Amino acid sequence: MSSFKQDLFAQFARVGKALSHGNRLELLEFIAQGERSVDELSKVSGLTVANTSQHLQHLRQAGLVTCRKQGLKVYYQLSGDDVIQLLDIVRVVAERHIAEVDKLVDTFLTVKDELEPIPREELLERVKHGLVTVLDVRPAVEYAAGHVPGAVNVPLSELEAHLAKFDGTEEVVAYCRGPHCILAFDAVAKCREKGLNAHRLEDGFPEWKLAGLPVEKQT
Amino acid sequence: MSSFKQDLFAQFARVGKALSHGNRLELLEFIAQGERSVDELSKVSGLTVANTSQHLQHLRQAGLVTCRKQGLKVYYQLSGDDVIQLLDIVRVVAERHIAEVDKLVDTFLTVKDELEPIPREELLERVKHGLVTVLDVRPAVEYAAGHVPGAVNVPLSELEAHLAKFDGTEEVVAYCRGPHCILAFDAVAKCREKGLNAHRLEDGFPEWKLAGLPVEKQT
DNA sequence: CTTATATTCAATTAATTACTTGAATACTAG
DNA sequence: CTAGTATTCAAGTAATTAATTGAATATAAG
Repeated sequence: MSSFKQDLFAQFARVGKALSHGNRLELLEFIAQGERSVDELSKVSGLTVANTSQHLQHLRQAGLVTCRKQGLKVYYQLSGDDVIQLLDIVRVVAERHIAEVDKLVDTFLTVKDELEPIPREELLERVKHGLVTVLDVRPAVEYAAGHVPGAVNVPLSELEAHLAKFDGTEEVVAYCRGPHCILAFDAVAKCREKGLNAHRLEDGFPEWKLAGLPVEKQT
Repeated sequence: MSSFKQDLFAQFARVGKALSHGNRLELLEFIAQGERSVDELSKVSGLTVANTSQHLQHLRQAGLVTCRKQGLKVYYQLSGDDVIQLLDIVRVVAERHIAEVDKLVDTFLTVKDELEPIPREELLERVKHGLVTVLDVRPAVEYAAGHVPGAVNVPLSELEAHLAKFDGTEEVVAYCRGPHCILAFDAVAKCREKGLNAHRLEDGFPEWKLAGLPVEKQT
C-alpha cells in the first residue's frame, strides 16, 4: 500500500546511516573546515586510504558531501550549509539527552564553565575596534581554507612560542573546529596560565561561516 | 591519545544510528504527534510488538525519546523539541541533496506545486478572523493529543461525508503529520474536486507546536 | 490467587556493515 | 610509453544489526 511513506523514510534513513558512525562524523567535521582531498582526510583521521574512500562514498551517496576531481586528487566538500546545521543539531541533541556526553565533556573539558564562550557577533565588533587578538588554533591547511578576519594562525604546538610576544595585558579569543574541539580549550588554558585574559569563541569556524559572518582566505 | 574526540563522536553517532532505519523514523513521526503507547505504535506502524519495543529502546538509548509507565502501558514521547528540529533538518537535507527523494515526492505528491502551502502565521491570522476552515486529517487519537486551535478533525475516510456540508465558497486549509505526509495532500485534492478553495498548511502539527504557536487539546 | 494484557527479554537467523588486503583505474610527469 | 601517485574497486572476514519467536515480567482486574 503506502509504500511511498516507507520509501521516503528509507531515503531519509540514508542520511541517518551516514551519521551513524563515529569515523564519518569525524570526517565530516574535517570537511566542514573546507574542501579536502582523500589522502589529506586519510592522514588527519588516521584511517587507511581505502577505508577513508569508502566512508566518503557513503557520505556522498547520502548527499552530505560532493566531490570534484582535479588532476590526481579528488576533493570532497560539504554539499551545503544545511549539513553544518545538521551536524550541529545532532551535537545539541546528543549533549542534551545522552548522559554519557555530559560526562565526557565534563571529564575532558574540565574548566568548561570557566571559559564562557564569546558570542560571534561580539567578537566581530571587538575585532573591528582592534580590541582583541584572535587565535585560530587549527592546522595551517584549515586556516588557509578560510578563517575569521584578522585571526592569527597559531597551531597548538607553536602556541608557547607565540605567547612570549604577548605582554600580558592583551585580550585573546581562541577558536577551532567546533563546539567540542579540544584545541581551543587547550589554547585558552595555556593562555591563562601565562596570565592572559583569554576566552573561547562560541562553537567553531564552520558555525561562524554558517552565521553568514565575513570570512578571510589565505594570508 | 585523543580518545576523547573518538568517544565523543561515537556518542554523537548513537543519534545517527537511531535515525538510520526507516521504521524508527516512522515511529518518531508518530510520536512527534504526541505521546503514544507501545501497542498503539505497533498497530499504527504495522510492526510486531516486540520489534516496535526494540526500536523504541534503540531510540531511548540515543536520547531521542523518553517513556513513562502508567498501569499496564508504557508511553513514549519525544525527549524535546530539538528532536523535531533534528527530524526536520534530516528531511530538508535529504530533500535537497538526494535525487531519489525529489523523484519520489514528484511521483506521489503529483500536484505538489499547485498546492502552495500556507505559512503558519498567516493561517493563525485567518483563523482568528474566522476566514477559514481548518481540517486536521490525522487519526482521532493524534488530533486529541493536540491540534491547531479551531481545527476540525476529519480523518480522510470521513472527508467525503463532511464535504457535503460545505457550500463551495469556503476556504479550507488541511494539515497532517508533517511536510511529506500524504494525508493533507489527498485531502486538498479531494476538496478541490468539489470546487473548494483548498490549501495545505506548511509542514504539519509538530512543526506548528515547535514554532511556539497555540495548541488546543481534546475538543 | 488466578487470569488477562502490555511490555520486555533472550535466543536464533538473516542481512548489513566495517575494515583489510591487494588489484585495477585514472591521471601526471618524465 | 613508463613510472609514480591518488583513488576506487572487489573479495573476504569479522562484527553489528534487524526481525522472528517464544518465554519472562509486571500490572490490573476478577
